[in-house]
Amino acid sequence: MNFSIKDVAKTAGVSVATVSRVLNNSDKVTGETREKVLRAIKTLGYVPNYSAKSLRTNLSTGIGLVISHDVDYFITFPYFSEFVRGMGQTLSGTDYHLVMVMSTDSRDDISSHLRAFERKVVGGVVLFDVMDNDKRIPILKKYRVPFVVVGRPNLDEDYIYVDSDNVKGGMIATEHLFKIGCKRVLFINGPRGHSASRYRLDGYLKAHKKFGIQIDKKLIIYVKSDSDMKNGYEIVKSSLNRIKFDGIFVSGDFMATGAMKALKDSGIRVGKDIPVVGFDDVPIASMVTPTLTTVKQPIKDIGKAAASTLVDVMDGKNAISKVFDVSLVIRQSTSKEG
Amino acid sequence: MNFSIKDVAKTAGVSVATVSRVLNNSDKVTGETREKVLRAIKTLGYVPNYSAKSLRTNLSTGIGLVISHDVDYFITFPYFSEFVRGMGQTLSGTDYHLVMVMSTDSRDDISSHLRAFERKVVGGVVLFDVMDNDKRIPILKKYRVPFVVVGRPNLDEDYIYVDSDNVKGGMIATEHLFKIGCKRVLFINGPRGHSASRYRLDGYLKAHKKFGIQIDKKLIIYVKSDSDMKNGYEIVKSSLNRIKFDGIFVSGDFMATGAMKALKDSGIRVGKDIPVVGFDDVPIASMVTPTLTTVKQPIKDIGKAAASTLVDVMDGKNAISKVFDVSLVIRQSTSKEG
DNA sequence: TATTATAATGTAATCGATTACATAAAAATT
DNA sequence: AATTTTTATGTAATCGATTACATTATAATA
Repeated sequence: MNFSIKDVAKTAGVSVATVSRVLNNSDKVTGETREKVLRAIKTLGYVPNYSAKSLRTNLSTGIGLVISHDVDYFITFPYFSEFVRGMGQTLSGTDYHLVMVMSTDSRDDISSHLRAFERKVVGGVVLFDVMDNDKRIPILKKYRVPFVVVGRPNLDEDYIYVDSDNVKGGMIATEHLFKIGCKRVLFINGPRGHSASRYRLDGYLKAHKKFGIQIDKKLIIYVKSDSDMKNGYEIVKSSLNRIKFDGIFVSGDFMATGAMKALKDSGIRVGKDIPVVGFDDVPIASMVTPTLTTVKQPIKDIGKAAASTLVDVMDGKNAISKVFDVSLVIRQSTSKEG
Repeated sequence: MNFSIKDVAKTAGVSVATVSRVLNNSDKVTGETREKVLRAIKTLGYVPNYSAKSLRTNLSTGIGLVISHDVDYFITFPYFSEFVRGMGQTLSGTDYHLVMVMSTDSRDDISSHLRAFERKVVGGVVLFDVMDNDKRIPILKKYRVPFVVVGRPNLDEDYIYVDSDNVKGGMIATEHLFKIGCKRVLFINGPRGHSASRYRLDGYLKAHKKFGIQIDKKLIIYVKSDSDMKNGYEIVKSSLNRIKFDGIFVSGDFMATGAMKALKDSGIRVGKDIPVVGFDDVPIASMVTPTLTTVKQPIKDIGKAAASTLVDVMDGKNAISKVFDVSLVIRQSTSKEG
């Protein structure tokens, strides 16, 4: 049986308004009255009806993650799942819940975000697959949809974001390769237009300047579609007889795994002949042979921050953007003994 | 601006009831009237308020996936994300949405499922991390929560499920190892009490009977906690100097990856010395070296079926349980040339 | 044509919460 | 003690949809 606030009111011998006040921790309720109400709630096993609350307040406790049909395999990327896990840890025990909206739109289309918000299925959204100068950001602002961006794609705009220090990441990865003797580092970057790709490239270039090493643009390759293993494999395979390089920096561990396999399949020893550095530090990085040197991002923490920051925005608290530090985890793929 | 059904009614020059009838595809609306209403909806950009609908109908279009805090890393398992992806593909374009409820309860606790249902955050749930004789099933039935079970944990009970043919899976994996000359197959099974573990063991035993090979119970090992790479690694490491075996069947590709690494680290050649067969066929299976022979489950299809079956249950249609076929994908880890 | 049956549309109650406003009770001030 | 101020509680309107029931328009029949 499902009880309503009326049942609670009757059982406790008070009005529905008082019950509502207790539920929402209003300070204008006497200790004694509050006790009565809480007892009634417990006795009946009362659970507030979220739809009714949402209808009345015009608010929703759904935390939206919109996933476009054409890139739904994002869900299966370790980076993304770890991010979701972080969000979940923050939301656990709160009244908020994670809503995955599967849209039929393309990834740069805002309409599914807006529809979910207007339908009150979600009260705010996390924008995670952002591109440079993402058009969705100004639209979300215009329609007053609370949102948090994962990354910093739009430079001349004001919005709340969580991000990791991708410039530093690109820099320490490249520096490490230089330090162990590389002179020509192949950089397999994420898709062109992805803000993280741009920042990591900045770091890659900075490292060259710092070490006084000439930049060869032919060494910089953007993955066309997405950063999966197959793409990493194929880019290395096709680069091998096209250009000379003595180290590889790959913008993603998954892709790096593919890159390593391509080297191995070509009879090149990873680490000994050509060192490889990845990005992310997902679990697979420590399970491949040789284990992968990579830039560690605090992915779970970024997910946690995305959730808690969005909740702050939705609650009208003043939310602040955050940039998370990254660090290099050195393993066998950049070691001569590997 | 957010318009309501009243605004649509006014614009179209009809009553709210008529608008509602158009929205719900009632057949008692004249073509002409329907046109007027649809035009008004389009003009205003009207989007129905889900909370109001849910309040009135006492229904929810949330498809619930409850994830317990203590096993939230499930989210990051490729098997699970691919399952979610399948669900998403089915839900895409429908009015249903996937809700991940992060609970603070332990996995065998039903209360977060019930709470989410009573709060109307979800209209039904998918039960995916089931154990033998799962107590949650009768409770969900008792409280009339629409649900679908992934697996078949309770044998003497009636409920809707989707599952893959784990008996066959265990059988073809073991048979394959026998066929290539193994006599003593180490079976690293999932956790004791997991229904999938039980079915796969059945298959493993059946294969022994079929080939007339004696069963040595010491070869059957249940992973204690969860099927991650580290556990696979450690079980093989500790088994090596404890018991003699000439092949390994691992109930999960992730764990199999760990098992392979343990062999390699002990100077044993995977395939050549000891062949390894996994389960699931997740992407990593074809990227490890050597590539992994494994039992392929149609995980995405199972996710799709879980979603569409649950929607059927929620819609009151007669839903039917499904068992999906599995097949063996032969790769290098069971080849002498690997 | 008048009457009845049928189909289309409208009116108003309802779902369960919140909250502005009204009222009652208690505390503070004169 | 009378009056004012403050605090606690109650009453009733409201959010946006659905739907039982009432009403009107149309078609079918006598």
